[in-house]
Amino acid sequence: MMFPYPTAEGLHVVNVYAFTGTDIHVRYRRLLGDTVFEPMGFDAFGIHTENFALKNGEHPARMTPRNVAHFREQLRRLGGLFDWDHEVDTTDPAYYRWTQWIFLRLFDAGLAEQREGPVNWCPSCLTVLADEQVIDGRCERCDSVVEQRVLKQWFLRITRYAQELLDALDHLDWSERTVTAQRNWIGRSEGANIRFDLERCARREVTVFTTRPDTLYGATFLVIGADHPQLEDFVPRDRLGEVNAWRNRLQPPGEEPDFSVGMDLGSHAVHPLTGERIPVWVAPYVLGGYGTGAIMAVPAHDERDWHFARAHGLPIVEVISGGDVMESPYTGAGEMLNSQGFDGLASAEGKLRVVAALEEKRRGEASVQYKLRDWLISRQRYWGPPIPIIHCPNDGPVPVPEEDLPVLLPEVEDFRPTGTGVSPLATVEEWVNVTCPVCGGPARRETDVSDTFLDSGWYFLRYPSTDFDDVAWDAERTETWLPVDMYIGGNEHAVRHLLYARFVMRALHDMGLVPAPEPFTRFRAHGMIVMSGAKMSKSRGNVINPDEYIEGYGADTFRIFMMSLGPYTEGGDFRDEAIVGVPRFLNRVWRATQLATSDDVADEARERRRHRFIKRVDEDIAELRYNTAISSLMEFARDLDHEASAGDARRIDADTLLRCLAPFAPHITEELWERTGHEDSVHARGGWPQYDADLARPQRVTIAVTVNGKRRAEFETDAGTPAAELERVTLELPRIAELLGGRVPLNVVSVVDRIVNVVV
RNA sequence: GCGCGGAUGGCGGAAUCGGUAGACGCGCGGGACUUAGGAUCCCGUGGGGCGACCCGUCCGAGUUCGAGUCUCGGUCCGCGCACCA
Repeated sequence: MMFPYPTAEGLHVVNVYAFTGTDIHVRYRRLLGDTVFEPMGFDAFGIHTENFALKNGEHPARMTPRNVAHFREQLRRLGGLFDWDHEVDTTDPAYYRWTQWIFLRLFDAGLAEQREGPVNWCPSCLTVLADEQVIDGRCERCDSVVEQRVLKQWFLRITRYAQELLDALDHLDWSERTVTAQRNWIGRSEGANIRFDLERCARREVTVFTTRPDTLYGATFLVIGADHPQLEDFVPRDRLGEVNAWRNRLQPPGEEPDFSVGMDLGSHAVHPLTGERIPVWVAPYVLGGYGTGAIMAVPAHDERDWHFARAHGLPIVEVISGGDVMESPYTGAGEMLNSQGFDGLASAEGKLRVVAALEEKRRGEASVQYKLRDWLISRQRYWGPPIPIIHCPNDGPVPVPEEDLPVLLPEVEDFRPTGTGVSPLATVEEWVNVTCPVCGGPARRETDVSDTFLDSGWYFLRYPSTDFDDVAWDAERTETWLPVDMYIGGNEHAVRHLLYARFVMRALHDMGLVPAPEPFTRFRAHGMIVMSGAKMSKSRGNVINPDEYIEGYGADTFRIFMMSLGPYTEGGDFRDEAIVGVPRFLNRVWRATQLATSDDVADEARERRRHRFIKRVDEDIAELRYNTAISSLMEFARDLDHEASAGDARRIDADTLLRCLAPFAPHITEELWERTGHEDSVHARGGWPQYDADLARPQRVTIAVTVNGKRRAEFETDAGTPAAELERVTLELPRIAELLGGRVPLNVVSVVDRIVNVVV
């Protein structure tokens, strides 16, 4: 399972839910005879802990071990089968030494680079945020409005893997919605790069990216992104001052796009096919960081361009039929028009022909773009692993030599963010000032720490090898345990954590350091737990403290209750009134199994019932349908209980019940296993009861009889009775004869073991 | 706006392939045991009708002998991405 982030508040219900579902699966696999490795660890670095520490004036280095200990204790009480000898803690130097080592491997491979760029800056957390930590222009953690700043940052070049990461999704056994989320995030789009000559500015030409080359003849102006790093190159010299002043006055991007904001640069572009001169504009609705940072605007066939053109009185030229472009943009496909020799072509065909024409004139070519951006890992904060780089005035950024790892996080008392865009580490002079490993001259350490997603990007590789201190992972152990055969976690990590982990694994694989390109062959996203339909949150005051339930009802009851809320992969509604049914059920199990003393193992009806029961529970657990497995367990326990009070409950049924219940309720089943005279453990590897598929199949079935689709009668018969026989029996039923009243049915449809429908 | 899910009794949810809708649990009603029961156990429980029966899976069409399930159109809810050209 995904390892938790140990907060001071303790284990969250979502953690309990994720963990319980995983543990049941692990216990089941172990009972089946598999050798299962279920490790646990703590993702303990990060801004959440640091912010909490800042608020309470306590040092994160002192707070974290306490949080971890608390989490560990809570997890123990839940009855997890964790291998605590392989625990991982990302804040342990013995761990982050290897996080730094991985960074250096990426650096050596050219996958880590430092570059300047506009970044998201949270004025409250006083740090840079990754794009995905910005929600609606606000900081994901503190809700402050995010500002833009230009800083030198470390990036991991995940974009180089965009296509590979996308392609490999086809072969992963993952929850479909997670795969979809990753596909959308990578955001591949196919189109063309088209070059326009420029006049009256420093640049001689500009390339735009479009997915609609078929609309090229409708391009009536160009737009450069307001945040384009080389915007000045597009501006006529005499207008530079004016444009810069305009740009500096720009409001940060709001929630709703504002198409009234934009400026005519005064330069011109030449249409590559018509030679027509069209104006060049600048506007914030175009993103400087996507594609080429510039677009050809086709107002007739693009929503945004249409609104922009309307707002600024720019011409709208229809080139695809199918709409009324003076009224609203038409963005669908259609037939080309006003497009010289291309008139009459369908969009799909037109795209290819226009690109071919551009290629011939060397004014463009087919192109693919991705939404995925490089992974910004620099954090100007304290609570993270220092990025292991030394900046030398002569040799530039130099990796810290491997034998000097880990670069320990210095124990400073004042870990508050400086707010100047520099990490608090920069104030620790004796730590920062070092000699260059290459030339021996004076140099300074990199003072940024890395993103927590780098910590969690490889922890699964560390688990099997926690007892090795000379390598990050042992080749043999890694070969044995990786890739992870079943990974369970929340879908909130569908893109960030899971995509970064895939990238890290793939990069390491290309370096020949790990045996497989993908970290998780199977992934299942568990559902969300809501409270009376509402998402749980502190502000709503509906956050559940699992401790209270475990204390009041016990771990077994709480586990079963959580798993019975709904399908595991869908989540459920946490209404705790229903929890009282679980102790009733466990009581029944307690009573019935101890009274089951009959040694009868031959009773055919009950053997069939037993095999049918095992089959259902078995298949349900395998598919993570814990809720329906639990209802089967309850049904079986009820039958057994009734037999127990009649004095003829069978020992074999009690044993079967306890084994099948063991993954859900590990404590009570172990106790009962002992009380019912067993020497070994109920959880013993390979103890899962086998079912016989023939016996699991019912031998008698009830056939429903419908007349014109309305149910009128039923009868019991042997399973597998042929359709013709079912029809014969049906027509002899008094009730059916009565309804027919002498008429001959038009048709009779008989389905073996199911139904007979008489049509009159 | 785009993408992905979902909508079934008073409630959470079952129904694997198009074949008896409502498994299991909560709640509720009745009963047993009991000095007592807010404990435990048993029985009942979609709605309507005295009844044979009728009506029922968000709404509207369709395919089919038969639709909760498939197709088309719509409503509402949740989640994710959101100016990605």
